Amino acid sequence: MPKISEEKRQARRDQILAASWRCFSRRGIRLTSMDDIVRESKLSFGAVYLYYESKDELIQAAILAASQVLQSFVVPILTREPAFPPAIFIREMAKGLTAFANRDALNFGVSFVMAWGEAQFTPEIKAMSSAGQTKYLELLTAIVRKWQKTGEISSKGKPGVTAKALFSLILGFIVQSAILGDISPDAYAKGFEGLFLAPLQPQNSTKRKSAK
Amino acid sequence: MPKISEEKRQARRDQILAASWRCFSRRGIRLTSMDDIVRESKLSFGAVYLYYESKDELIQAAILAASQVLQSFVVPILTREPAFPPAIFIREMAKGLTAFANRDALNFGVSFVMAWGEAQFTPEIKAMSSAGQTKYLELLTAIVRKWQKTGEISSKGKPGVTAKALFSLILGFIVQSAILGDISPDAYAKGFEGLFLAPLQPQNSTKRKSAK
Amino acid sequence: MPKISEEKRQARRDQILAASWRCFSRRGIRLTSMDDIVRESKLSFGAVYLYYESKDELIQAAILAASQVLQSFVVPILTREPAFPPAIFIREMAKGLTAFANRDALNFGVSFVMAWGEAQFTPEIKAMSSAGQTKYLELLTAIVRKWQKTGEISSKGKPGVTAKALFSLILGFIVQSAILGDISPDAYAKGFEGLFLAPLQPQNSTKRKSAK
Amino acid sequence: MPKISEEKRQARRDQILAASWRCFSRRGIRLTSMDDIVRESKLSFGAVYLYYESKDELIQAAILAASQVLQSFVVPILTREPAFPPAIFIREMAKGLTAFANRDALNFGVSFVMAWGEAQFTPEIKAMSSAGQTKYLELLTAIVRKWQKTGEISSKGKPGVTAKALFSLILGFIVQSAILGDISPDAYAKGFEGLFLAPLQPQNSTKRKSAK
DNA sequence: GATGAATGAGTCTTCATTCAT
DNA sequence: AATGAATGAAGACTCATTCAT
Repeated sequence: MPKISEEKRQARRDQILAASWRCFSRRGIRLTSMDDIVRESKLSFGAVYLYYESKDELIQAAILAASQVLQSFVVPILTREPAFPPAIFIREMAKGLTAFANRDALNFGVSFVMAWGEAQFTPEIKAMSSAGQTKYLELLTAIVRKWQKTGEISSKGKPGVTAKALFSLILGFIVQSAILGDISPDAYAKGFEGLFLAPLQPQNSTKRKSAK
Repeated sequence: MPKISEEKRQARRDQILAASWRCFSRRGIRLTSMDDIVRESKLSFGAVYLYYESKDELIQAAILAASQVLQSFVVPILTREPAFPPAIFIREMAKGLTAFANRDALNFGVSFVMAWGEAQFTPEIKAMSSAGQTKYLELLTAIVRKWQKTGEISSKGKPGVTAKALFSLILGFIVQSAILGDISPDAYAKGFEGLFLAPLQPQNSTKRKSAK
Repeated sequence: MPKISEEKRQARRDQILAASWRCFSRRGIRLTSMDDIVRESKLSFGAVYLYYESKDELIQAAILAASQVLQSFVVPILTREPAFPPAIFIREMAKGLTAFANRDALNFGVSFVMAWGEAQFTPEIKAMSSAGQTKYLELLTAIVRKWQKTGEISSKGKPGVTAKALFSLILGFIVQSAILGDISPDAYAKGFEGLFLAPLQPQNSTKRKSAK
Repeated sequence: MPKISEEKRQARRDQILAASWRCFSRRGIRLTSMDDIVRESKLSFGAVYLYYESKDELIQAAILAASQVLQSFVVPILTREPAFPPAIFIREMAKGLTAFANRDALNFGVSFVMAWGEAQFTPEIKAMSSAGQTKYLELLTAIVRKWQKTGEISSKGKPGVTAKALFSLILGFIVQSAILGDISPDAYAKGFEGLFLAPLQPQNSTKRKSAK
């Protein structure tokens, strides 16, 4: 019964997905041809189509796989008990994202931007992205609650709303890494503190300009 | 052959670019064909190629044009004197971005993500994006300096570094708008306020202050 | 305004259709590739697809065109006033079909069988074929009526029913031509008379065998 | 490796052929893939290729098998002693063909029309079809001779030539059934009777008789 | 300047056939 | 004998670009 074993089957799928990401990170999703993927995977056209029905399905699977790998990098940080203090959290997340982005010696930072781009015009990917973001937002909301409880941040804001600002700090790191590149997790955490550390003086007016 | 007047020439270019964006926002850049653009612009193939040598050049021009429109929405907010207070600034930027994204009844949130995507694999666009981000970071750095001076934020952080966190709040707003959509400038500004680190009161947490 | 003239447009369509039939008659419809048709028509892929959206559409158009040419060969015979006498009619139809089948030095006899084959699995072609057959059956019914009126055939049968037998003589000629080939219009008409000429003796029983 | 028994071998071949016809009648010969046949036969690729070297060989075998089944339906009618009277013969043949065509709930006509189509471009099938038709023509010629002897039809025609007209009635029934469908053996036989030429009574038509 | 018909390399996908197990 | 995963040539179709008019 030469029906291939489930592990082997999965290995093939992974092989194809890995090849796909190598191609995608080289030339982008839409500019990668199936021919590229076939060559890169060292398989044949037929074999690739045996595992994925179409290029679109393959793209979806590749994005899904990447988002799962991302989770493995990032969820432990998001669910740590006790929660990291704010600045440390930012730094750890930035580190986690950087580690994810550089795995396999590829430029995976690109993968976020590519996935968002695909999401715009592929409902399935949009749904996947939305679901992912919603989930991360929930985890962030939980963290905000904890910080409010411990008094690490002001307890004034609604957690769900504050979480969006926090989420932005993560998304913004991704974008800046992808486009500018020159950003280190440590410096980024410092930047966070610089912006959100409570000022020492009362800041009622804007008339303090003359001081310079 | 009477050479066409310069205004007319520019009008044609604008007409093509506007048509391009209408197409891009419908089906994405790579899935839009020159045929789509020609039809949408009510011109002919010949005409479009008279003004833009290739699809790639057209894409670049379209992204450049969009980034210039973006500037007109956003630079006034960034250069206002006196600078907006932090939360107001966030709100105004969010409003400005939303206004930009919805102009011409299009879905322009897409345009950011698409431009970033193109930037990954088109050096010219990458350069353009980098330059743009760098410029915005400079303006944000100036704002951070002012806030530090007025005491609206802590004066501890290096302005250039702090600006990156601030920039993230803007970029993150864009991404969340593009993917999730449900985010209002006002709520977002509130979220920003909720993230401020509590002033150092007696707490069971780490002694983060004295070390500096 | 280089928009191509309507005649030229039609000429191109005809050029493609003619090339298609040359290919079809060589290797059959399904075994003919678009590549074959493109080469045979001395056009390019793009040009062919400019005039016909898909291979299926082209096949339909080709069959429709062939059936229209067939009509031009056959309808005059079917509508002649006064109607041909039966045997002459059969001979003339056989001649007409033969002329149609051999036009352009091709083997067009095949086209009937190919069209019937396609009709089985392409609803549009099935509809076309059905409509065509129904129309011919109506013309044949009219002829049967005339023959009954003039007393050339027995007036016992219902015209619509008798027409089906008459139609079979035409269809059968087509099939035998296509498969066996050795059949001349004149001989075929004789065969018709041999079968349908009223016998001279009363044919009540089957006991007449001993006569030999 | 115990060589499989001859009966089992034949059973396998039949199983494959039956599956093939089920597929052919669903989507046509050329549009049926080996995959379809393998799945339908509940065997494997290897097994099918063990019994038939190629798709072409399988098609030929399938058509040959069908023509043998056809014979079993139709030869008894053609060789009956004493021969059926003409109209009865037509009716019985129509019935026999209908029974053949509907066996195993397959589509009428499909197999005839498909076989004729294949015959055009596959010499082996063409030879097979020709031989089959020739053989049927011979049987029909024998019948014509008997009818002439019994006076059931005019004895004027050459039997071999008259047989072609008779054959047409059978072929025409097949084509009309395949395309139009609405034709019953009984009605068809009536139609046949309706076509008999009236005995020569005083008429205004041409003096067809004396010339011979 | 402007047009849009034409080009053809390149894309995705299928499927008859093979062969290691 | 039997299996079915794998192969890759060949198929239908697209689309950026050109050029005769």
